[in-house]
Amino acid sequence: MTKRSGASAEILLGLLAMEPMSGYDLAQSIRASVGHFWNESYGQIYPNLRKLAQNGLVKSRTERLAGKPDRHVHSITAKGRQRLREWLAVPPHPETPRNELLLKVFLGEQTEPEVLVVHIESMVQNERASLKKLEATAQEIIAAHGEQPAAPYWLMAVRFGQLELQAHLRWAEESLKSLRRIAAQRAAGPQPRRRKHADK
Amino acid sequence: MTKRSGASAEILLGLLAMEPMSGYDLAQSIRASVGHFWNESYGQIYPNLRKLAQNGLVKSRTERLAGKPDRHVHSITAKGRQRLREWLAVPPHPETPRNELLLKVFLGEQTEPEVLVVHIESMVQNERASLKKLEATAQEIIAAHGEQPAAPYWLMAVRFGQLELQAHLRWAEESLKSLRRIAAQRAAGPQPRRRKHADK
DNA sequence: GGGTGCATGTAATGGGTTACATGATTCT
DNA sequence: AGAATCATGTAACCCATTACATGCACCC
Repeated sequence: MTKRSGASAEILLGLLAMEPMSGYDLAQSIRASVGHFWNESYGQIYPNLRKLAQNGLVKSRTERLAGKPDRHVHSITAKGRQRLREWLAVPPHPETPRNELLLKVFLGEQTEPEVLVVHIESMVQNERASLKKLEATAQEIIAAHGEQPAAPYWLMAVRFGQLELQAHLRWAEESLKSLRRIAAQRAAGPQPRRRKHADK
Repeated sequence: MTKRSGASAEILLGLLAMEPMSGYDLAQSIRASVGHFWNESYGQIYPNLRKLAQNGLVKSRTERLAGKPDRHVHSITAKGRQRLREWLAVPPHPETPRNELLLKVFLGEQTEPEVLVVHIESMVQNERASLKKLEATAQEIIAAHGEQPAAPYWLMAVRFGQLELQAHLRWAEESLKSLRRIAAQRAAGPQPRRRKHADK
């Protein structure tokens, strides 16, 4: 009955509402602007673009450039804008995204704490890098598009990512501490009873 | 080449490593323990359970109860534990979960700020409730399973959820403030020029 | 008598990624 | 010479959810 999120068509509409673009441009644009919480593959973009055109929500124009392959530039129609506004008003139903790292942490007892330490450390690497990127994009939005009326919305989306990443990093710190404590206890504890003098 | 996350079989293995259960029990257990970052449907559980049995990673025993339908109780085998440990050691590749709410915020310029306010307010409702539930489970883990060696891992997973939800709530507060500011400006601003005396 | 919970499963459907296919141009 | 980028698209596959199907027992 419910059609799942399936907002693959709508994001195309949303970006085309800002400016006309080709399928390729859309892919780039998605990666650059909402890449931290959304991605689309070509396998989604091109078929959806066609469907949107069939329904009269976008219209396409072919740019023939010497040498380069044809560019199919899509622009949103009035009907498309209408549809987009309708979709924006639909309450987003809350999802529970799967988190493989957390699952492994939850099952941590089944392995050595060191395994989790490695996973979390590499997560920290990734997320620190993402955080830096987000801070850069925030600066860029302010500097280059600060006047645009959409800027506050873009900044809100970025800010979400920042706060979330900061929370993750705080968690990682805490967890690494716990895991190292567990690892230390393990190294000392498992012997049934300690002799007075350490051996081996 | 890559097989995606697809940890649907592994989570079953992980829970069966704690205690033998039926498919139905597994569904309950998943909702109760890792429900805040993972879910599985019966359509995943039963077929996967069968596959695991075929590969010798779990073994099943049928409990015939008077009146009630048969229970198929599955328990993990030595081979299954081995497989689980191997999977736990595989680095979880970072995913970018799609966030429909954020997408709508990002495209907020295409609609009225009030629309986003409604969405965010209902998100706040949801997340506040989840946060309360997480706090309760944390207490329960400490009280009822505090001695178990797995408890620290369970608490780490819960803690992740708490920090994330807190971050979301902080973001929501900030964003609602911005949106109300925008809404107020809109109400005042869009008229080309203000007369001295307000009319209408 | 009807709803809810226990209990098991299958089939249909759909959404999305990956891999494949093609081909020119520009940079190294 | 070869890699990367621009550019478009399709087909296969997989993972997952939803809906369907069945049936007993217990509670209100």
